[in-house]
Amino acid sequence: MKEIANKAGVSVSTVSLVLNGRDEGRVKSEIADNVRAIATKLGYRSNPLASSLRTGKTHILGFISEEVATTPYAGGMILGAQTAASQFGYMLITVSTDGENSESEEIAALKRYGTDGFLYAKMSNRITHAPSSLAKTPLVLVDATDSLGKIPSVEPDEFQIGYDATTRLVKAGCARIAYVGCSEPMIAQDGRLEGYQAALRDACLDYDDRLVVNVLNNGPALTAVSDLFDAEHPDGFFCFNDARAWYVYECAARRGLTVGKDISVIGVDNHRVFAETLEPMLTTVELPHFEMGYWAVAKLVSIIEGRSMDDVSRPATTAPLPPIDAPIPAKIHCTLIEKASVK
Amino acid sequence: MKEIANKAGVSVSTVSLVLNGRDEGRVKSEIADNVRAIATKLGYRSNPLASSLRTGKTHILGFISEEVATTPYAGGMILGAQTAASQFGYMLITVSTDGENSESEEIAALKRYGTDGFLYAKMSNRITHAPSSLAKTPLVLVDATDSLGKIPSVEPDEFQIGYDATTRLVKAGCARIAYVGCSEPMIAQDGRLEGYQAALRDACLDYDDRLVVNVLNNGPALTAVSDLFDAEHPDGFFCFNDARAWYVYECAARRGLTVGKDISVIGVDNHRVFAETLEPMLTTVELPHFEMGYWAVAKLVSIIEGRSMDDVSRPATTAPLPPIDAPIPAKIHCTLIEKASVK
DNA sequence: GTGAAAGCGCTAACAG
DNA sequence: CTGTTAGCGCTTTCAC
Repeated sequence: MKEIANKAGVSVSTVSLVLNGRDEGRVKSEIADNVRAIATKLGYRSNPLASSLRTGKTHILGFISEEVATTPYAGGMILGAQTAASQFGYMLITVSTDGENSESEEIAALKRYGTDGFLYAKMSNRITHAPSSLAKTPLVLVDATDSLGKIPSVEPDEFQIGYDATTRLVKAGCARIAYVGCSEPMIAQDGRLEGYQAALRDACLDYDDRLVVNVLNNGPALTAVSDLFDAEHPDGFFCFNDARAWYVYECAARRGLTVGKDISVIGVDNHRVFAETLEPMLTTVELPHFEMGYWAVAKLVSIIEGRSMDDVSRPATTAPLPPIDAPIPAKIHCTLIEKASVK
Repeated sequence: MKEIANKAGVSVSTVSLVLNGRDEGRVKSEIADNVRAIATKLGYRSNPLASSLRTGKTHILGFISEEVATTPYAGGMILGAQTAASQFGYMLITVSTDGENSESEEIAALKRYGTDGFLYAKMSNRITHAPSSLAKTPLVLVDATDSLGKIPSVEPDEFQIGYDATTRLVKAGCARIAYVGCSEPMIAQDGRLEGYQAALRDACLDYDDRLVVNVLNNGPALTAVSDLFDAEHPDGFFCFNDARAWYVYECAARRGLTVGKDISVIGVDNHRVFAETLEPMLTTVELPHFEMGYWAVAKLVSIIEGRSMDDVSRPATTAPLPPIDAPIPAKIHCTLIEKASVK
């Protein structure tokens, strides 16, 4: 910077002003242009550390997630977050906290590096109590719902997922549509079940709770789905996730039924691997992980910089996205991507 | 720091010396102790940015991976890397580069933040040509093999994986052991096939290439495995990964065969989701992702700081780990974890 | 043994 | 409109 000040015959302060775009009406435009030209010629890159030291702003965002280690699709969220971050001139530091203990440590470490704000992400939408150490910093929850409803969050529209998936099965000609849900209490579970019921209602089909089975995994899950097959003979299955869809596949295979012909299956893709392996047999609903990550960062940046971000170009997506300065907590809708015909 | 210098009645330089452990024979021990006491009482935390500005060392490591977004188990590696990083007093910045284009940009961004060194990770061991922009910085490859054999790397022992898995099937009483491999050229594929062959040889079983089928995925993979079933009637399967094991499951289910009774299946766990869903039916070999991440960082730190790290405590692991200053490229072995009996 | 002073690269008052 | 100056918090010679 000193070097370019020399070459341009101005002082470093002028260079600083120009390079930070704060030269409007302060520096003669021709000299500003000259400075910029020399800067690019010299391949000047600002030293973010030095400016951080002075300004207190690091342009570093902390992305905290408990479960990066265990879920495959956290990656999409991170990628979206990273895309937005680099677009807005920020750097993303991702920390996966294994248990409760390491979490506060990691947060402390990040804070010492002067993180401007935090993303706090969950692997599936649930009521979340953000760590108190994050209370005083800009914070956005991702795929999580604040227990107090005060912290901005970006979440999928679970009701819509259930509604869209069920409607899709109806349109495929299914009359006895089962819901293979999750037996753990989750926002997603409730929302999707409601969506399922609403879709049935709108299709003038009766809701029958014998067609709903909530399972966990492994043997018991397989048994439960197996029983459902034998007792109710459903012709369509809306599955909480692709792992649960697998149980349906397994049961169908054992009975000589072909998915896509004898029965229809649609599942929410949580694992990618299943969806890829079963493709093109399984129709999946994809959660907008990338978009959630992207919008969470966009929102966070808007909070940090105290400005609306209408001028920012948006990521390519089929999801209906709200304006970035939508009321808090902001929600985004979910994309329904059809990977293959179901019947 | 100024504050604690005041309270202790010494100058900031003294405080700096003490807090950096560089007081040996320079600062009177009682005054040093006093400084340390005051520092902890005040809850002093050094400002890493400020010291970086002076020293040029940021204690930031860049973890570059193309595929964090698509693989579930990258998380284990990242977690291991993060664990080691925080243990050694470093911060890890993970960037997932989507395509080639963003990679150099992300690297440039990291470098501007003064990254001390880089980890370059792949999702599966393959010959890798590290980006030239990384040539001048400390660099360690993770789950990848340098095309020139010059860059240190941490890799699983693929031969051992094939050998151990096959031996396990032999011990379970299998006589016709199939290998369901990968039709893409990969280091892992070759190594595992050799291990498979060596294990058969040691068990006095003939190698028969009709029992080897290399597949990709989806329908063609399922068909190939199906043909293998009908033509060769294997009683044991060593699968390249758990996704490929699924094809065996599907074929078995269609034929009324029960895994763990009629046939034995062992697969390398690449996806976690499958392993969890099929548990306790599938016996899996787990790749030492955590350990790879951990050791890669340990190695990188030893390069950066120019010292051997024998004194560092090691992570709990069942894998035989080499000393951290082992000849380059360092290799680590793989853990064979038995999740359930196979027969 | 300890302190004073310079400076890492940059920004922001405040003069001019 | 532009330059001078004074730091951000820390490390590191170099005197004392």
